[in-house]
This record gives sequence, structure tokens and C-alpha cells, in this order.
Amino acid sequence: MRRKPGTLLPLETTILETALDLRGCGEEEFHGFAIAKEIAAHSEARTLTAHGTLYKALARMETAGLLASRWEDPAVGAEQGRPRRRLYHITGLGGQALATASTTRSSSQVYDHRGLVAS
Amino acid sequence: MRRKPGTLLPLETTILETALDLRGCGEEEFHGFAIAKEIAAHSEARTLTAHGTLYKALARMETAGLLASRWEDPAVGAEQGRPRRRLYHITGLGGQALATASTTRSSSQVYDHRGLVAS
DNA sequence: CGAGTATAGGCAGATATCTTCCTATAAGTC
DNA sequence: GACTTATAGGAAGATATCTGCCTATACTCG
Repeated sequence: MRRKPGTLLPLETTILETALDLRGCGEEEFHGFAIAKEIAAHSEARTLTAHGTLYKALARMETAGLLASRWEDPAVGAEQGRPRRRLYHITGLGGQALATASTTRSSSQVYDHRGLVAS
Repeated sequence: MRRKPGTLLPLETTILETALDLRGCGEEEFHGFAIAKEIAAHSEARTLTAHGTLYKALARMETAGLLASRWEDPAVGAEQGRPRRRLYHITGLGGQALATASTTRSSSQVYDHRGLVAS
């Protein structure tokens, strides 16, 4: 589907909300797989099939400036016996976009550097 | 199945032979996934289902002293955008066991620190 | 030789991320 | 309002390793 720039899609809203949920546990950063598990746990039935959709959404959101990421030190993952993670955090723009989408309960609101803009 | 100590199972023989094949390309070390791909490519039909069988065989062979392993530097895998590998090499005992199994074309030969022993 | 036991092998899935291919649909254009 | 087009989402799989569960069977012992 074609996309109106500056819009938050439902999945993107879910990702941001879920990220805040996870962040509640103390850590500022989150990784894709944790989001996938959380989403799957809450809304049983959404598998995000093979997680491809989620990772594409995350990459998209980073490009859009809603998220920023860094690679975890590979040694950390190695010590814990798991693959390395890409650690995301929500940017100011991302927080703004979520706030807008949450208060209006509509996913077709528009955000930009000034905040909410007419849709 | 119960196991007679000092015996090479068919899969173990295959692993050692495949490792030598791969080693022909220059590197002394090999990793499990490469073995799995090679085995799958040669004997089409053997998937080694989810590779569980293969990894268990590798661990077993290391315990038995036929193989030795080390973890690849996590940074190397990270740079190449893939999970880290466990790098194996064939020990003297492993080479001996393979030689024995290969020449006799039987997998029920027995090896130990002295080499071939009566089966 | 029959009974019991340990273990090999198959199946499934967790841990993480990414890619490619295809389809469905929202947005823009006229 | 119909047509075109870009893109989101789903399906599948590559890259690596490991664990647990269950079954089949080779081996051992009486």
C-alpha cells in the first residue's frame, strides 16, 4: 500500500506502546525479538509471521526517525549464549508521534518536526 | 541405542569425512552448519532435521576426543552479519578413527589411544 | 537368549536478525 | 471516480547454535 508520510500505522503504534511497556522494567533500550514476544503474548493470534513484518517495521521507523538503534556489544550476547541484539530506543519524534496517536485514538494523525499537523 | 565405547557411528564417519572435504579448501577449522549444508548437498534426502542430530553428534565427538572446538571471536561474526560459529578441528584420535573406519569400510571398528583394537 | 537400560536420532522450538518474493491495499493522479 | 503505483504485510527461508522430549534400537547382563 502506498503511504502518507508522517502517519503512524497500527503496527507502528503497537511497537511504540509495547516498547514503553518493556521500558517500564528499567532498561531504556529494547530489541526486536522482545517486542515480538510481547506483542504475541498480549494479542494472542498475531504471530507476525516469522517476524519479517516486525523487523521491516523497525527498520522503517528508524529511517523515519521514530527510533534509533545500535548494535549490542557482540561479546555480551556471546557470554549469554545467544545471538547479538540490535538495541533500539524511542527518539523524541517517536515519542511525540505516539503521544499524538494515543490521545486521538486515530492512527491517521500526522506528525512532523512541529508536532501534530492537520490530517 | 546403547553404545559400545570406541566405535564410530555412520554419522560420525560422515562428519569426519565431510570435515576433511571442507578442509580441502584451505581452512583447518570447520563449523557445524557448514557440515550440515555439505551433508545435505551430497546425500540429498538427509535433512538432519533441524540440525539437532548433527550438533549433538559434534558435542559427543568432542567429549570423545575426536574433535576439539573453540568459539570464533564474536566480533568476526558480527562484522559479517551472522551469528558466531563454533569452530572445530579434528584431533589426532579423530583422524585415526576415521582412517580405521575408512580402510575397513566397517563402522564397527574400535579405536583407542593405541589405535585399532579388536572389535 | 530374553529382559532391561542407556543412548542415538528425529521432531520441535527457542534465540536473534535479515532477505527475497508475492500480494493486497492505500494514496496519489487525472 | 477510475487507474496507476508505491509500499505494507505475509510467507518462507538463510544464518548459527542449542535444548528438551520421545522413540527406536544396540548393547549388556543375568
